[in-house]
Amino acid sequence: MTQKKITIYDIAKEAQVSASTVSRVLDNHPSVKPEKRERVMKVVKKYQFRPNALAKGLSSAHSRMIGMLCPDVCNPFFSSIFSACEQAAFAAGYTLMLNNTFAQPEKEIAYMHKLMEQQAESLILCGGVADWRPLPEEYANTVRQCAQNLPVVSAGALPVERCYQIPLDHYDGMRQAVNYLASLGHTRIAFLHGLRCILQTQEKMRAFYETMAALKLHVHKEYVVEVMTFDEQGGYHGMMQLMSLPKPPTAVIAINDMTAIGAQQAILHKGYSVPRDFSLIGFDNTYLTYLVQPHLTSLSLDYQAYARTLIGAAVSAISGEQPKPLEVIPLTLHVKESCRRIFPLEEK
Amino acid sequence: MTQKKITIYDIAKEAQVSASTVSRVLDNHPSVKPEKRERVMKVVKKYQFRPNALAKGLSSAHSRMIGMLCPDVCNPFFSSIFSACEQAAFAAGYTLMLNNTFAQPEKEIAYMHKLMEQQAESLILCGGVADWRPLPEEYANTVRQCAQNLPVVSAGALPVERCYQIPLDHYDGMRQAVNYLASLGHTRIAFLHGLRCILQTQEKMRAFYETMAALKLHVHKEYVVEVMTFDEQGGYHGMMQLMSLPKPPTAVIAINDMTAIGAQQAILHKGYSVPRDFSLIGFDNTYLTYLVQPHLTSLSLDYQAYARTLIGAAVSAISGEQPKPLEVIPLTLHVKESCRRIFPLEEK
DNA sequence: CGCTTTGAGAAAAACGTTTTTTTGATTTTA
DNA sequence: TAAAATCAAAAAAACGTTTTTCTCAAAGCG
Repeated sequence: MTQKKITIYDIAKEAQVSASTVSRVLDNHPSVKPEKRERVMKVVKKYQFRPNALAKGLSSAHSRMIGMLCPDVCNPFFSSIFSACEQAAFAAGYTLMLNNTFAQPEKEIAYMHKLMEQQAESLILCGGVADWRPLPEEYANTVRQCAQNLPVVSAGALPVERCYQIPLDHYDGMRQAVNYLASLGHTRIAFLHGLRCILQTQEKMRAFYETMAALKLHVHKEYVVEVMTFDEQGGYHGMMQLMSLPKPPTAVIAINDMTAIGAQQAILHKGYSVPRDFSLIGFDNTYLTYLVQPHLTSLSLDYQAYARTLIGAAVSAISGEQPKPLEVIPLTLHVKESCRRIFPLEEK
Repeated sequence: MTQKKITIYDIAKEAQVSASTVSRVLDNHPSVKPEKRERVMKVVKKYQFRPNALAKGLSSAHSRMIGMLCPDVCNPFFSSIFSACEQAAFAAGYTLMLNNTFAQPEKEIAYMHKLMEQQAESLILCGGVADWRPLPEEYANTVRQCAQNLPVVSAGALPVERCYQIPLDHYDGMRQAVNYLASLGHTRIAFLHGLRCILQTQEKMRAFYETMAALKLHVHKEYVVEVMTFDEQGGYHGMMQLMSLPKPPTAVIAINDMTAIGAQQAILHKGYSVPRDFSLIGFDNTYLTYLVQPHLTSLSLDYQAYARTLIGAAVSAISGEQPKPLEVIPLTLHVKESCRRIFPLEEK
């Protein structure tokens, strides 16, 4: 199967130069005469020589690899982020190593250790345990240990000290959602939120209450429902709960698209429809919003831009640059078909 | 930021043994006395020492890394495969490196080169260019070059000689789909297929014609529609075309779930409904089938089992074992709510 | 014209492991 | 009881690069 590996020395020998000259040529180092450069390149081409990245990494102390932890790449939110980051990393000359943790602390810890062994030069944490507050002790320790050895970039959450945080503007996203629904005439607005212990939930919740207050709208206690799972199951049950109230809301904001779609299924099962009976808003604007009828209005970040920021932060931190002041990534409202205008007389 | 790296020699020194003994201890090599083993482990624990995987790989000529190429991990079919493979690989002591190629030959080639530089020990090709026939010349050459250096496992397609192929039983899947619809009384069955040049399309097409023939059912030429893109756009337009026929089909089989969902949207837009007016079947049984109403009947493989087979093939090939005879992965019909029984009097 | 600078490139050291070889002590065997 | 065999572990070589150091020749300078 495997033919004899050809090394930089073999190239050097055939080109009648030293190994270091070959190394320099491959690195586009300036101080090598065109004539020799040519001679080397010819041999490199002839054998299709490609330097061993392991040796390169070991010798130069640069693996050119960035690790990424996410709960589940089957979730379109994370796959979009990973996909965008992979491209950004490739463009920057880095490789991105993705690991699915299923939000299990033991897995996250195991993968962090593995990535450190593999000499990852930076670590990007997406969701998962990173979103929790308070953090499991052993997890926090491991992140701390990572942060001591390499720059840790946290996408959204800030698990421990010494991590670069690239926060999403959940607060403003929620503000936009509430204002949009209010502008359509809704006053009875509900929020299907995730687990309270999650950072994102807390920010959105705060924004929900404060924006409602600013609009002089009353928040019914029963309209704020905690959803146990972030998927359509959770949304389904949460919505069922809302619809069983004596006076249900007219609009529902869900913590993410999956939950919103679950809510929509509940609405359909009860014989109601969107947006006729309930207006619906999701978060993340995944392509799922285009798969349901009517298309789901949703808020999201610009995935490409976010990826560039994440990878940019990682790469500049690797090069030892000072961390830039935190820039918060804005969310944009993507208005589609799941919300309708409601008139005062319809109320009650 | 980075504290002084601690090596196997530092451990050896503090434990008063040689570096090779430390190496043996970490490898659970038998021939080292319990007393010394203990002493070494104590120091390893104390410093939380973790051996450098780059050095390990270079020295042992085993990177313990498997590369994987897929067109787009945002596609739930591929994310499911990757996720399952990552777990299987981790369990087998390997790391899985995923690269998105967007089915662009140049990207696939670039990534193959990169993976070879990184000393990947095996390469798994999922979809993308691998599904095409005929293959772009330069692509085929690169795969050939890979196959010369490491075992290449192809998930479905067989791009070139010397690749292990783990084929999916597309033929039987289509057979099941057609038989199921026929058993519900359908005779006017359509097939929204992908590009003709793709292997999968060809197999499904053959199965479609042959099964229809076996059932003595006529295939209307206009019922077999080529869809340009594998997404809901494609399905939408294909279905529109089918509905504009003077005598439209009563059941539609789509090449995958996305396409089927696009078809469903077209059906809804025309004021029809599923399964009342059209029965619908997709392929891959992604979680998308549970997000639409009614839940989409679909055919799929067992992702976990498929992943075990793929990784198993890669790992055993790495260890130099003889390739096992090709086992074809079966597809299972997941009956949900998108097909209904049709009665002879309804016909026409 | 002899001296220091400069620059190209060879040689050697380093990176942190595994693997092979060697060593020396202990046990077995004749 | 001396020679052979076994064993644990130290020492050394190897993995394939980059990086540092060294060498030598040509160029610059007073």
